[in-house]
Amino acid sequence: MGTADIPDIVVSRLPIYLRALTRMSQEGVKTTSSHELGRRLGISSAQIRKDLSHFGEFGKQGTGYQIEYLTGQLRRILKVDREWEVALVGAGDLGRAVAHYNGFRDRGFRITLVFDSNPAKVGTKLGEFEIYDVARLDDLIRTQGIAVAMVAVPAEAAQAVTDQLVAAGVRGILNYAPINLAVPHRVWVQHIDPVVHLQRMTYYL
Amino acid sequence: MGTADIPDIVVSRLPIYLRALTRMSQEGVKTTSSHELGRRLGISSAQIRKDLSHFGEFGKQGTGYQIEYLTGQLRRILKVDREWEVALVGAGDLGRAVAHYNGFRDRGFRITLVFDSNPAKVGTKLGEFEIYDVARLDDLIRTQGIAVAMVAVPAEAAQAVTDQLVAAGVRGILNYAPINLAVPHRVWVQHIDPVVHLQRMTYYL
DNA sequence: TAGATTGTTAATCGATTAACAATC
DNA sequence: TAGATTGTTAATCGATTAACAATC
Repeated sequence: MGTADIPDIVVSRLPIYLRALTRMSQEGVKTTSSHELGRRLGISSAQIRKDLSHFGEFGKQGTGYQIEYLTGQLRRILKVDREWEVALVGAGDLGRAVAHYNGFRDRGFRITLVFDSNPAKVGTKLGEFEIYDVARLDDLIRTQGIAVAMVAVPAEAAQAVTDQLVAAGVRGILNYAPINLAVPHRVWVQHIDPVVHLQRMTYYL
Repeated sequence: MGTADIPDIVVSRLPIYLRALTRMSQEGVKTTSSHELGRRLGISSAQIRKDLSHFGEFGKQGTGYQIEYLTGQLRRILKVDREWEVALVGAGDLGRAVAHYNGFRDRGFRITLVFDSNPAKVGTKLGEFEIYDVARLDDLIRTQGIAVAMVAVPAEAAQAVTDQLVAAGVRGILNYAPINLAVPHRVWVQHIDPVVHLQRMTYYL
């Protein structure tokens, strides 16, 4: 029980559990156990039970977990039982791919604003989205009360964009630029850098 | 000292160090210390020194680390002091963005093969790359001795593609599909799933 | 009922940090 | 030299795992 003081490493595993459970649900499975889930994920069953126990009791002895119920609880805990509006800064190749990706919507996130600094792109459409000038970033994000943003600009521009986002009130930033962003304590940053993952693998090859 | 038995969590931080040091080098800085690097990364200086000490002695008391020397050593340790040829499976929006991304080349990776299953795409060009039919995956990857691949296909196809890659001898897979891949022990998989990172942030918002 | 599986406790294991002698 | 910083040891801290009573 309790919502405060949960180790971040526990929180970081919940979306993985949610993803696997959603998949199992799509496969038509109704019930699972910590053993089965652990086997799928390469995680011990004890760890899964321990992680979940921080938030409540979601299973039944003898039978395990109702997948639909558990996914509902995980969505609530992770606050993705609602839809978060997300701003995307950068409409280059990567920004385009991100904007076209359908996988955000059904997992709690919807892109509602796209920005770019290139005057040739401003005013054009990126799929269903109009591309706005970054000069309007503060105004639009503030007005629409957007809390989450994705940064898909070149490394050189990433820190400046981040500063603008933070000033506009954004509290969570997903950064695709290969650079460590400096942000105030109240803001959360997560990095997506495929090369970091590749380099981590080549060490073992 | 020693190359075996290094905790994976230590290995996973080396690419982060390398990225930060490369950045500092670009900024014209020649020398740094565990304190300065730690401040940039939000990591304690003790941890950086401890991590590096698994692999050797790279600094000097009183003055710290020569950035050029340390980056060279990290590249060697991570085996990115060479260029790895990488196969890309999936030439959709995401695959296109990945193929166009310039950030792989100077960090140790070069895409040399692109595959797709869509007959309308096979034979066309994706930037400088010809798109091959996945039916030729085994032959081409085996012939060219490629060890690393990126999977950028829909979730439904990801496991089948992975099985083919593994059969063809690939030993490291960077997976962009939102699904947990099953692979033999000798194969390394890393996941890129932006939604997992977003969900990890919304927990705190 | 018998078998299975949970949630939780205590033990183990491993990672991080503080401190400092060595030394540039 | 005096100040700074390393590499390393020992202490602390935290995470994982094994085990089991409870119970479906």
